[in-house]
Amino acid sequence: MLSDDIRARILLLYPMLGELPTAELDGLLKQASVMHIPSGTVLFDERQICQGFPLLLSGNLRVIKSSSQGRELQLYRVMPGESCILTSSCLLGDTRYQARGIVDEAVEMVFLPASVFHNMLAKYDAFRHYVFQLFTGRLTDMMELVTAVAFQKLDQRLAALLAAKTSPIHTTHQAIADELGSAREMISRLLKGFSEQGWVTLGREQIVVTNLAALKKFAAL
Amino acid sequence: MLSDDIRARILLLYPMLGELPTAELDGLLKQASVMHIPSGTVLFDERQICQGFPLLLSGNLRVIKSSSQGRELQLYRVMPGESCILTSSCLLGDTRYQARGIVDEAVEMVFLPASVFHNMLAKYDAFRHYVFQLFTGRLTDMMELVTAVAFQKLDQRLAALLAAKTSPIHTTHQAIADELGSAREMISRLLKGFSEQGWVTLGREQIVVTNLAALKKFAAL
DNA sequence: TTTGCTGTGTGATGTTTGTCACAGACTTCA
DNA sequence: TGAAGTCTGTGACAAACATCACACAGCAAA
Repeated sequence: MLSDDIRARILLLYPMLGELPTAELDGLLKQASVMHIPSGTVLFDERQICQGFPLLLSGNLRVIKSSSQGRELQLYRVMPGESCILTSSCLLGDTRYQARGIVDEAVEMVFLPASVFHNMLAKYDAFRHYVFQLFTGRLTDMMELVTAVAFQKLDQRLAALLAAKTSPIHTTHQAIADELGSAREMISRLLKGFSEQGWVTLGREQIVVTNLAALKKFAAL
Repeated sequence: MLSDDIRARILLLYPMLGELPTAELDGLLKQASVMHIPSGTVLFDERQICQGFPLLLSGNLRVIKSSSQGRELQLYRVMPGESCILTSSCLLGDTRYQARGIVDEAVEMVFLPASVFHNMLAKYDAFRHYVFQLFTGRLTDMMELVTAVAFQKLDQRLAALLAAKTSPIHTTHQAIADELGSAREMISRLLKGFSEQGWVTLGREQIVVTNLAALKKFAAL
């Protein structure tokens, strides 16, 4: 059973659940429990079978593909209020995961069992709409990612990544390389170039964007 | 109004429509009309607004992204019995197209207006299920495409492409390059290599696969 | 047959990216 | 303070791919 506090937070992040009849929502939340998952945990992996539908309350997770040579590429990131579309995909298509989900910042989440998920999908327009929105959003993301990987140079992609994050970025060059599917040395070199242009200031595990406009302009070339 | 012949073909390709009440299906098909679209037509383009939901009866179309430098990359291909998921995405998310759809082999299709699409989605499990299946399938495709572009070498991707098509492949090197997001010369060179390995025999606008197993093995490395 | 178009073969060259090797800087913890 | 671990900088080199330039072959229309 979930506390009223948790219930309120769920409704805040997932407003479409508020459109369910109260009794239904109560029943639903009765079956669920909040899970706390530490950073670094592998939530799911390729070829695994999917168990249920997660509602993320805090933290976030990275969904990645990794190559046989040990490199990796981030497909997308799941934030609170979102849900892992890959999970929906597995549940709906009754297939297995095709990627790996790793907890980045420690996660609090509620897990809806697959049966509940299917039931809600059939019964509630609001929930169905939410899931469709998730799908369309991710599909768009993936299409942009494909074109970025296929057509853009690494420096542009890096600039776009830096421009998208909030400015004092605390991360390592290796983490950025993993996000972009590249190698650490490349990121170091390119960042040095950016800092020589005066676009960023570099420190250990820190990148301060000093010319956001220039970065964006460069990324959009 | 559609002929009985067309009606039969629609039901054959889209069996989930058979689960609608007959009256409903009649009403639906009354509003629709078969369109014939010649090869090469741009069915939709980036930033365009989406009008309705296509049911493909014959032919096929390529959905592509093109780069500012004039190169292009095929995201996926829509075959009869399928529908353009991008269209669904636009309809559901009320967004615009993010890619270009070009008729490859001349297309016969029936177009469901957006209102009908939404209505059916809310009312019929079978239709909803169909659309979800489309989404999950495409999402999987896109994820595979991303990883292929990011991690696989061009020769492997080419081998996979050749292995996936039925053997006397009638196409130009340029068309293959466009499908893989590469340059014509690269394809010519790699194909020459394959032919020296005895995996294919080359002719003008023709590639005959002579060692499918070897191609597949190479693609899976 | 000639002309022209399209498709293909091929070398030379440059850019981009990845890989390897190693040095130095900073942090943490004993 | 020292030692170990992590993060970053950097040069040298190789691989993959794109681009340019041009030759030539096959096909079709005039």
